[in-house]
Amino acid sequence: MTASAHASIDRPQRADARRNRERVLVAAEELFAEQGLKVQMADVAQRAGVGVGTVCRNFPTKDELIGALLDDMLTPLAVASEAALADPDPAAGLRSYVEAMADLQARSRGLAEQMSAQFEHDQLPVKLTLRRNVAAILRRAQDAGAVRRDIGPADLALLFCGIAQSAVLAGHVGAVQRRRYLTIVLDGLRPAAPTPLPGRPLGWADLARARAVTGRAGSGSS
Amino acid sequence: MTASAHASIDRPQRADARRNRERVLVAAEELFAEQGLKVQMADVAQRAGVGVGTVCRNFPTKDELIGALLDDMLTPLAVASEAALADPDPAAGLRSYVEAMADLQARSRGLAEQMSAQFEHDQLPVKLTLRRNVAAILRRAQDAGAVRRDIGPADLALLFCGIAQSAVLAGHVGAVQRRRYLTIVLDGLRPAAPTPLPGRPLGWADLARARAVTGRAGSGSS
DNA sequence: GTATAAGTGGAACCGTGATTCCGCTTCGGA
DNA sequence: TCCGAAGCGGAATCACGGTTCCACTTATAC
Repeated sequence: MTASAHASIDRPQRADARRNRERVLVAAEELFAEQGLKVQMADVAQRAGVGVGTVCRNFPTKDELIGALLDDMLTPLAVASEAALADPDPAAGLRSYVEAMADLQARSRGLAEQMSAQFEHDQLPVKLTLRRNVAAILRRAQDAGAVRRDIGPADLALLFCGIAQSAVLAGHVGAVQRRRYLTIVLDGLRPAAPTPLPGRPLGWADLARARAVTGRAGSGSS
Repeated sequence: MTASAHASIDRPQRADARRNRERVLVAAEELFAEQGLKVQMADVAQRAGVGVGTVCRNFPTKDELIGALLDDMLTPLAVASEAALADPDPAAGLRSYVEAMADLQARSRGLAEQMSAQFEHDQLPVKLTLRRNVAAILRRAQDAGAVRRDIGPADLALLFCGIAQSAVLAGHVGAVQRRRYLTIVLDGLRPAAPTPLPGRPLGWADLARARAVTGRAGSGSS
């Protein structure tokens, strides 16, 4: 999806090359799922049965490789978000989206880590779609009175990042814990909540601004 | 607490050396607070006005340096936890502890990052104290009917790690966001909550076991 | 079957940052 | 005041991973 996938159009890429690229992606996705963001280019190459050179030719940068994986893995989530949006019951829609996300993360440690760090591959088209859909899902749930009003889409995202992190830390039992914590947070988001929130609802723009000030912090990656 | 603090007893450490050690600690604490875990040994040395050698002689490893800082910074939190435990109102005690933690994190980016990654300096005595006290604070709140029963102390810890991570990601506005999310989660923890939680309450032992299986994941550090 | 350009493997290279080492400086006791 | 040991600075070293390069192999067009 990173554009290079269709290089075949201008330069009819050799058949074996295409096969190798595919192998690399598969290997990377597996390793990424089982070992997380820390996989090394060399490991990917080995698992794919090719040389490092081949990996790097296809994905000149580890970051690009991860971007490609991400794009692949998030596509089903985007689909789930459309479905959630179409759900006649807004509250159920929200819940179903959130659960789809949790399941996806449970299936790949790398994805969970990446989502707990968020914002690294911010420009990916899938992410834009997701952002837009999540905002709509949230607004709909709020209009239906299922979610407190003083919450913005970026709040939701940050909370989910937090949960992802919790689950990663839980290691082994991450999958169950993720669901536990998701439930707790969703409960805390109901409009019946007793305590008014400090601060204001956080939108994407606010978040972008806030992060621009601070010199990126957080988590690993380059 | 890394033992070297009292080296003076067996080897009456020279006065200037003691002074330097102190300077290093101060410099490190400042940088750590403003820039987070990523500070470099060389920067610490520079800010302290000493050579890298001096830093490394006192703290043979970056990890040890961080451990020492952590120990320093968590001590007030341990005090707060005692106070919380002594609060006649268990619910207020819980809330006050949690707020003390949030304030501390707000004051130091490094501390927040470290607490969002948790479990790296698990053997520090302060941490043991904290763990014990938090468990007691939680139990007391549960007995008073202020917190749902299907929550264990490790659940609480993981949730707080998650919130710490969210706040770190929020950069600039982290401090407010932390309080927002803390409120949401605490709301979600009230016993009135509508949804039963999947899984079981997580105790420290469970968590330790779960993490032992997985080959440590997560976040930066060596 | 051959020529040739595309593709390959993996050793060498590079940047980053922690840690070590050692010749020189300074403290502090006599 | 002087001496030896403690401490110092900071250049050199090391470890680790990503990225580059190039002599060699192989698919494909003719």
